Amino acid sequence: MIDDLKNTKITIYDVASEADVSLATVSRVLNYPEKVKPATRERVLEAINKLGYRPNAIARGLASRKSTTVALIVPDVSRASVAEMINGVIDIARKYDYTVILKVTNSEVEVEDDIWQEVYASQVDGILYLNDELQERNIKQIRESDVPVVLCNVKEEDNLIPSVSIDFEDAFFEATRSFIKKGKKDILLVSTRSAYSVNTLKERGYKRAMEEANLDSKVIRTSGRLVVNYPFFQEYLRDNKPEAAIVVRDSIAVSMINAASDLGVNIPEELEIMSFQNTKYSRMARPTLSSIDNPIYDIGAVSMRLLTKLMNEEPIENVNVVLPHNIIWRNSTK
Amino acid sequence: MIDDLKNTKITIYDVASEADVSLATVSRVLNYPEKVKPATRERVLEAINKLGYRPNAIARGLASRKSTTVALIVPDVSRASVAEMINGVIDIARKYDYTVILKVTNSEVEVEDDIWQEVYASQVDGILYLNDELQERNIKQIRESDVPVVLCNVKEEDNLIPSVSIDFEDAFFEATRSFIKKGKKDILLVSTRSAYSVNTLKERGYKRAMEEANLDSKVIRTSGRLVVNYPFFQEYLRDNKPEAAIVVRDSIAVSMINAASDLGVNIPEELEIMSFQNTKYSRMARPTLSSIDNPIYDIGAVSMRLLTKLMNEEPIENVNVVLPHNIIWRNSTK
DNA sequence: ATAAAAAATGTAAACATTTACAATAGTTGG
DNA sequence: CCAACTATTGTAAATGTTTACATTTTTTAT
Repeated sequence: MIDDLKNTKITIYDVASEADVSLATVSRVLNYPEKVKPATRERVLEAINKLGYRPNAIARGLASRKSTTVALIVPDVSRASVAEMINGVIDIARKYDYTVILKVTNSEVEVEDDIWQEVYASQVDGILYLNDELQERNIKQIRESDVPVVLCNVKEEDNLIPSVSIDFEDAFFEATRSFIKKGKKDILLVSTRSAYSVNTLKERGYKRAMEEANLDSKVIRTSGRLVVNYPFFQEYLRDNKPEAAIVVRDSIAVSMINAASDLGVNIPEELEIMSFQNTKYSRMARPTLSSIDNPIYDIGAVSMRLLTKLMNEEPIENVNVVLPHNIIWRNSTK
Repeated sequence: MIDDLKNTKITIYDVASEADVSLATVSRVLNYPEKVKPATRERVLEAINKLGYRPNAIARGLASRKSTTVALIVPDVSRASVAEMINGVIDIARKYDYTVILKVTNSEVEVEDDIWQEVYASQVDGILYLNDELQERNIKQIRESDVPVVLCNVKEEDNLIPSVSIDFEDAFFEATRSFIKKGKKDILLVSTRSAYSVNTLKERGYKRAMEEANLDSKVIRTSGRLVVNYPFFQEYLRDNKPEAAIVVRDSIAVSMINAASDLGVNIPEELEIMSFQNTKYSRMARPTLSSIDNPIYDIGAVSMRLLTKLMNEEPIENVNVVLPHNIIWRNSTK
């Protein structure tokens, strides 16, 4: 049924007079069908169908003071993990009839401030916020507003804001330990230069495992950008021969694999690499990448579901959801 | 400035009385500042600032019958080319103060019909539609509605609907010819199973070049899914030894490279591969992928710009924009 | 100084719904 | 058959803007 879309200036009044009821009754049929007599309801439904009426979402929003719209704020859509999460969010939003507004910060602070302003002005009912780099000011702001917010794939230490993620620290602790158990001693953590709060957690897990085994931690930092990190790895691996590396993001791990291979370093014989995120990249790389699976689609889906509960003020057991992770072994490890 | 976001129930009336003017004047300051006396304007602006007033976008939309919102309909966010295009769309939308609603069809026809309905009901001012598979019914529907639509990265043959894309046929014609010039004879086109209208154009370009050189066309078809196309290539390449292949999408080309390498087929010595799209994948693959560069970010950006013109009913020279493409030579070709 | 024109501001009617409250119709129990 | 409910429907106010039109103020030209 894709007819009657054209010039659809049909209002609730038209339906009302067609069905010979008042506009309130039409509204009720739409919002509280159980409150109207079945016979009348039928008549109204027929009229709606006949005229191809679709309630104007904007007027509806104004009158009900609800927009059934949520904003999804992300740093960059083209990051594979972000894209996959968006899919999860949108699928669930659709199920609960929410419209999703997409906002991209490009990781620029001023843009981000503007975006928060815009989002509040646009009367969204809730906000999903995905950003590795959670700052004090953001947290403060979120807590002060009365629009519910869910943090996706991030955790803020004090658990003051609802969030959905895995236990990053634990994941990296485990991954590190699995290398230690195999007898590796020279284990590298490859992280990012900017102080993403999530990467701090990952580092903490890594360090805890290393200390527990009385080994020296060694953290190197590079950029997420291919043109920067590939030459960085080329240089690093010329001078250093780590036995194993754990990398905070798939795309960075792919660069490391490629730099190593291009230098003739054998993976996994000479260097084992464990990545984090388990996006498509990890299966496309050669050798295929062992990776800590971060269930990013689920994180998006669960976040959106949690947000619907918050928006409806349903009681919630725990607003800080921790999803399970697990390690996928592929060919970049022995 | 991220103060005063909390409980922001401040309306235009509050600003009006604070500045001691009527609400109409406040509205004018916001929409036609040149129409109000500088002194008054200053006073109103101060009041706005002092109270942290942000016009309610929904009320504004209802009164003005414009939502300054556009819908972006895509098949799947996690496809690298789609994600990159979204970035382009959003950047320009932001510049022109449009809000972007994101809708994902998952390539399911019923979902898509629903989405069109929802989009019209939500009173968007314009629609960006990205879908390889453009169908008759879609075209009809779009033409019948009075909401402007721009097709991104697709072309519909009759040029009845505004669109932004490269010249697919020409791109594939050129790519094929470049192989022919190098003396290749056994040149394969790797396309998809489903009849995407865009792939039809690509095939047409390929065939034209082959016919022109009196060579036999050979088109094979597989799926876009890694789990399907990888084994497909494994089997195909065991039995067939093409000299060169042109592939309609990067991710599929990566699978082909991987299957070939895993079988010990040397690239580019025994098999040269040319891909299409030039996403991140093509630089991450080993060997790096030669690829026809499809300026997908620009396509998103230009599409959004074109849509703003259509929404403002500005005169437009040509509503079917063709962007330049070019071939990036990397290591999967000699 | 004054009439006419232009600029600035105000008043009130849209915009298309939801929803509190009022009114009416229908049902039940005595 | 009537009182007292309950179920159904209608009336009208409210939502927060924009904007056509009316009114007032200022400027310009005589």
